[in-house]
Amino acid sequence: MAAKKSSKTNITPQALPRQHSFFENVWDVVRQIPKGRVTTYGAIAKYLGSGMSARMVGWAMNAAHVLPDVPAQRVVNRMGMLSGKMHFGTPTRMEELLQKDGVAVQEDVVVDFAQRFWDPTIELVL
DNA sequence: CCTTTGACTCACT
DNA sequence: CAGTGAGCCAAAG
Repeated sequence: MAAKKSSKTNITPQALPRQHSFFENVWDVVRQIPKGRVTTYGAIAKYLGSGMSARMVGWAMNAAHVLPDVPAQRVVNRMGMLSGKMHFGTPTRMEELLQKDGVAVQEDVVVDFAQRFWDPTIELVL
């Protein structure tokens, strides 16, 4: 074993996500969000046990763009606002996807957000 | 290698 | 009651 490659280019962060990364954990939770439900960055961060590193969840979403099974549109900020809508290619893409899921969005904010709020720390308490 | 940003949140003033 | 600041961890420049 001692054969260590000097090159660090053994992984492409764009197409090969690691399994033990903080990001993978986030994606795993997001994938379990039921249709018609939404969650927040803080809720996911808390579920991960990292305190409130909600910012990292946002970063994970940025990398999640390469994953087809990660409905990042279901992840909104604490106010239920589509803060990341501008990162979907088009400023209305996130809104359209949410409405397609049965989630009403008005003025970039999820309607009845508190009612549609899906908390991983409660739903995934198992 | 070190610095700055980043799709956030909570707390204090 | 509202606004500003600091905290958080990681990746990109």
